[in-house]
Amino acid sequence: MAGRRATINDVASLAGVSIATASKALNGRQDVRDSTRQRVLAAAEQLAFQPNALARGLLSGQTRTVGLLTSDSVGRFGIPVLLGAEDAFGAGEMAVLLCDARGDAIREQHHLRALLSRRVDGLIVVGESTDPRPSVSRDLPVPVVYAYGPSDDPGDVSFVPDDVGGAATAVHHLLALGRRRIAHVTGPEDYKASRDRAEGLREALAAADLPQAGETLWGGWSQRWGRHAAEMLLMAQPDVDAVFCGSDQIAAGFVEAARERGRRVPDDLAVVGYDNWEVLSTETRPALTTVDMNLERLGRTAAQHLFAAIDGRATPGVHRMPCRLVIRDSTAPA
Amino acid sequence: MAGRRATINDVASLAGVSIATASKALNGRQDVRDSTRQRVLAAAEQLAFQPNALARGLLSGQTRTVGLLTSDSVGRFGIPVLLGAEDAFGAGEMAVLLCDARGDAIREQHHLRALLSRRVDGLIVVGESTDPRPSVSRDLPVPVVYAYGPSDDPGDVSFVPDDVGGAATAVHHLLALGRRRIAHVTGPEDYKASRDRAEGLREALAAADLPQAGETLWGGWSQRWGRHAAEMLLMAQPDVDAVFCGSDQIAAGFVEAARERGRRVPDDLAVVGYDNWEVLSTETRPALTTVDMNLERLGRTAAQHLFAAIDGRATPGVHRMPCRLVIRDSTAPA
DNA sequence: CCCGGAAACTAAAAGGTTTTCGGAAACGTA
DNA sequence: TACGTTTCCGAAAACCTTTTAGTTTCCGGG
Repeated sequence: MAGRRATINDVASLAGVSIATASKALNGRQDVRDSTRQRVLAAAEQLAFQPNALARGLLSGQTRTVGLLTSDSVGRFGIPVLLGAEDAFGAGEMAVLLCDARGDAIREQHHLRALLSRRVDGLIVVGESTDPRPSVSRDLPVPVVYAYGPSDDPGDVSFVPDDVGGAATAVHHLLALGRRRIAHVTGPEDYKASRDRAEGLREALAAADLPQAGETLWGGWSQRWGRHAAEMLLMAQPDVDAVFCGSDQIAAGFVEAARERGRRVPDDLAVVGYDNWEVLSTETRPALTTVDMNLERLGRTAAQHLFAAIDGRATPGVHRMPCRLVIRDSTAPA
Repeated sequence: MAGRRATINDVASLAGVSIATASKALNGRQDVRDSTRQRVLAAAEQLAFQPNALARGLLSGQTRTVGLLTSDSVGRFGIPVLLGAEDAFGAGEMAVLLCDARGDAIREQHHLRALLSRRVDGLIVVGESTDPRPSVSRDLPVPVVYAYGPSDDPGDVSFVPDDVGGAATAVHHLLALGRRRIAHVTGPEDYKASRDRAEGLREALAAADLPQAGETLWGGWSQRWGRHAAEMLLMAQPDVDAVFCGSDQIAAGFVEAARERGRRVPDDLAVVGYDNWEVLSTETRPALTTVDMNLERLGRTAAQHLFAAIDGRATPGVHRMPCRLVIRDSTAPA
């Protein structure tokens, strides 16, 4: 804590020049003699002068600040997106104003007003799931980009992981390993993520002209469900040679139960997870082959496109970002 | 996106009053006739007027914004603290400016300048571990509160979990269950968190006049280490009847390996974890009894104290926040 | 010595809001 | 009617910076 902060006025006085000259000297503009510039810089240094971003923003109409609105508590998926965005902004001297609506539409509206009142240059809305969410961009004076959870308005700019493609990649991997009887255990059917991944599996199998081993098993996202599903599946369909799980949690439960039942992973049974949640995927035995949604990159890309939109170069539509297969020890040739 | 934003000037014109009157009407001040106030409010509504927080802040010197500086990537422990802080601020109409220094001192300094330039009213610094970190508060014009990782300057305000007390609580629980041969498996010795928890264990055992079962096993924070430690410990000291683990990851690995070795948890062996990281603590078999550091509350408390400090009522020193034992199925009477 | 042009500098305005202070109108009292 | 009081409203200053549009200074050339 210290006294009143120095203004450019103080700097100018100390350097014995006008405010205008001080401003130019500090901002590296022309029209100021080199000796004068040195005097001003020294004065600024001595007074620990920090230009007031409020005054600057008031004048320029640009705050170099963006709002980051998370619809639900910053969760598992929001974090990497946030990190990526923060990363992209940090490089460009932008700052991030964080707001968490906790799934409450009223609170969201409230935060929205607060952000606009603070004159943010743009907005990133991070969804908690890949299900479309109500658009917030109607008549907003700033550009908005949606990340992870897309807007329900196709005129908005959204970035989502390509779950269909990610699942297909996983299944192609299993097929390439010579697996032919592939089952699917996944999360609740009312999640778009579940449905998309099941869809990707279906497409990949159809392309290979193979049937799916049994019906898709819909359940929860938990390890508990993974264990339970393993028991059911290994009982009902003892001849499956591969399982594609809708999440790493499910896969972790699955390999654990399979192991206890004496199935060797990956020899008897190849298992692929989803999310690449490292605390799980690298710590199971064996470590999980899994699909990484590249969320940090997604966040970074969203941020970069927000920049573009702020500059008037928007790119409307839902952009599907490719996922990446991370191969570990839970898959091997048949 | 829409056209130019309405200013209070536009509102005043539309309502047919001066800006002074408009301001008073909008801010619910006295000295304005009720009918006039209604006219102004209607005009503001019609123009979707949002007061410019920059202009307001420039005048008042208060931005109602705080900076949240995380020393390392917002991680496992930073998130709940952040959430708690965001929660406390949200209620008071404050906003949070998020900066992530990624463990880089240069970047931290850079973010610090940016935050001060934006005239934040205060600062929360979130550490990545409970080890003290360099103070950042020298000659800063705003108050600073440290959360999770304390400042190395005792004159600063810091909030940290009481790991010594948390560990002691865990051990008291084991003692109350009739366990007498208690071992300790924990993380790296160069973490203050490890040392504090070992210290809590030592104190609790000393108070009960009992020796510790074997030396403390220092290792990593991983499940892998938990499994490995279980193998070593159960071989070397087959008669231990309880294990206090320094983290849930270690405990998860430990119970898994113990289970495979035929030890029944909790009957033969009671196990307590630390952190209450729910993805692990509720999904192991059995679910883990563990110590919860109440990080969200810690963040909220830190934020509230920052408020107080902004109002000039600082509370210097390191404040240790109590931990809470969460009893699940991995502990039972001997 | 004067002029033209470039270089270096400054006064003033602009940006949006709040607050202070003074003025005007309305009203009650002598 | 004259005067004091209350109520309501508006002009202007203040917050801090950048930019525009001058103004002064300096120099070389005529």
